[in-house]
Amino acid sequence: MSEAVSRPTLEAVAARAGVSRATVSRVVNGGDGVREPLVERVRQAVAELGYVPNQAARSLVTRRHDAVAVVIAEPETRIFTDPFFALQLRGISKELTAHDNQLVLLLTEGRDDHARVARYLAGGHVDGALVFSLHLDDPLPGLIEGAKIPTVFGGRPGWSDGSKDAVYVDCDNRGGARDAVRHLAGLGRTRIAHITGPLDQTSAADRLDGYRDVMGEADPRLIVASDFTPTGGERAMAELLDRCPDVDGVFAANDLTALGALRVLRERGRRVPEDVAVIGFDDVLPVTEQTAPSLTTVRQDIEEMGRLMARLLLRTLTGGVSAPAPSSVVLPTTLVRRASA
Amino acid sequence: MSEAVSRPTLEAVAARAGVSRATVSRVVNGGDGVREPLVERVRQAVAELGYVPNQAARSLVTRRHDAVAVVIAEPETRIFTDPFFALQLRGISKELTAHDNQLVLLLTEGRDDHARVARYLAGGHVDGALVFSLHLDDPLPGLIEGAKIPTVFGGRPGWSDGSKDAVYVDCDNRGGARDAVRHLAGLGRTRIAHITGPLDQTSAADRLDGYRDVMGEADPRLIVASDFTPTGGERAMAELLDRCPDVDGVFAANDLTALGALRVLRERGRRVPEDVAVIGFDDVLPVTEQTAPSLTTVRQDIEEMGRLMARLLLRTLTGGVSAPAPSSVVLPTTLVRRASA
DNA sequence: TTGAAAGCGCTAACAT
DNA sequence: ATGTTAGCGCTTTCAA
Repeated sequence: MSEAVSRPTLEAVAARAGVSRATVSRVVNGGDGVREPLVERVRQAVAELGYVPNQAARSLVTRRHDAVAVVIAEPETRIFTDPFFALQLRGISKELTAHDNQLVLLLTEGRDDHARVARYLAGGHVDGALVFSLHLDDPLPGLIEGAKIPTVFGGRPGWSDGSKDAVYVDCDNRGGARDAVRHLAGLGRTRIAHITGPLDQTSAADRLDGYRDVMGEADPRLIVASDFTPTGGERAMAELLDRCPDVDGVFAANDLTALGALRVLRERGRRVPEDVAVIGFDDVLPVTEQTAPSLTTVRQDIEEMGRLMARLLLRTLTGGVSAPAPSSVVLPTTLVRRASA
Repeated sequence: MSEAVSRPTLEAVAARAGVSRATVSRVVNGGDGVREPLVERVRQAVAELGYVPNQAARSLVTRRHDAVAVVIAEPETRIFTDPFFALQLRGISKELTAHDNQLVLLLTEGRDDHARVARYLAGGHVDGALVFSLHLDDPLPGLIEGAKIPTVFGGRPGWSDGSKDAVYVDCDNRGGARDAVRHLAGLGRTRIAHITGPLDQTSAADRLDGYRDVMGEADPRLIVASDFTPTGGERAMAELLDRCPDVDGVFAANDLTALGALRVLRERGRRVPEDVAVIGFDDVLPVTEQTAPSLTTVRQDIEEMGRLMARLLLRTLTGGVSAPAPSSVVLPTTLVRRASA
């Protein structure tokens, strides 16, 4: 069963078409510089034999793999609840396949996996890497640095040193947060709270900064730390209501957090948005459109970010040394008004 | 930047350690049959040079890739809403990495992608394939058949012919459905409805069969077709209430469908479970534990199924022709009682 | 425009 | 136990 009958080689095709291996190779790789009748004959032979190039042999000489690794370093359950990753993956997948590149998925569940990932990246299996969800203390960037493989990060990496030259794609977390808080303020809310994401990720830290930009040195009790999950959002909202019963606006660090917050508000008998206006971040439709009330949120184009990451990486891959390293991209966000604020 | 300084070869390591390439190869691949002092010297040289084997060269001769393709053929948005896929991916990823295999993710968005996937599988990039979410009329099985690559399916494939020898992992959809409906009946419900999944998938069809096993030739208006999504569940539930206002039990084809159904029931002022008892399928925790009321459901161990698929595939890969092809596995389900039924 | 030939870096017989 | 050697299937100079 696993002993696939040995597939035809270039040699076989050449024999069949009555030409040399080199000619077949040329035809298979685009056919430039080969005269039409020969091209036809070779194509014919390829079809008849069902020839498919052996990628290993090709890579051995070209040193290209037409494959890109996607590293998702999210040990916790978030990958499995937050449509965020799936959406970004889709964007990446679309862009890669449009350029005939394959997507090798590397899920890491903890420290143990880091060495494996590093080895893999260094092993020359892939031409580049797309890396996600780094936390401040993450050892992965160092390991990737060591692998000397072109890399684009999803979200601004947090480590302070040498991040100058790291290429990343992110949305304007801080600006989006400011818009959200300003919107709440524009609604006449004065006790505006923020439920943060995990602050060891820049996206969460930046959103907190944006909140502070607008709120200044507001009552620190209005800031509650959380973790981007619905359950975390519930916990934080409950704590918030206990601490500051007069809260009238909540900017949640992401939609999932807002989802949890809404649940607790309902349980506690607060009307949304009448008593408390709530606003999220991301705009993952399955969530924002289906909460009750529907969720006002800061939209970022997640799938587009994925596509962009892939595009940036592919550009550096095809560009080679000559091409200038592309610079990072920060996409704008837009406020999407729905019912909750 | 992309011009990585050419990495050291076996040759270089051999020179440095003062041994032959063969010896280095032996050490790198486990070191059997090489005397300790030499092993040490080689290890040393490997470390000093930062040698990492070139996988392409290795594959070229071993004809192994230590990589497995995961094909997810779900054109619609379901992948991005249903934790199901993410969970199964996690199970697969864990098992694969435990055996030093890589996961190549192939997402297909439509017919156009099928040819690409087929070419990839036939191209000898991977040792085997794990394939999901086939629909009855899906051309993929045929293409995969053509690729002559060991394959394990996620969920019983639907095409009638030749599926004898297809290896798959599934849960006991029909039995689980029976349990669900019996449970509702045991609660004294007599007007028990079923909101189906997309009936061109065997999982959905089997659950409907299970429903019929218990209900016999019940009022056909109690069966409403849907599509495994929350929105679909809403639509179906609304239709159901219009058709059969006296419905007092609902078996939804999956948790997401149940989620939508619960929402509509609440909107229409029906109490759950007092007026209408609701039961789902899957038990994806982020959903079932967070609905109001929490969702009674039929549990299948999704992550375990993923792991099992990978294990089965790896077994046929390492077994070679000699080993008997493993047979399909159908896992039992268990009813998880929560508040909704 | 086509062909001949030299590797890419590795493993696996086969010798020693 | 270690070394020698012959490829794996392909691309790519180089010559014709």
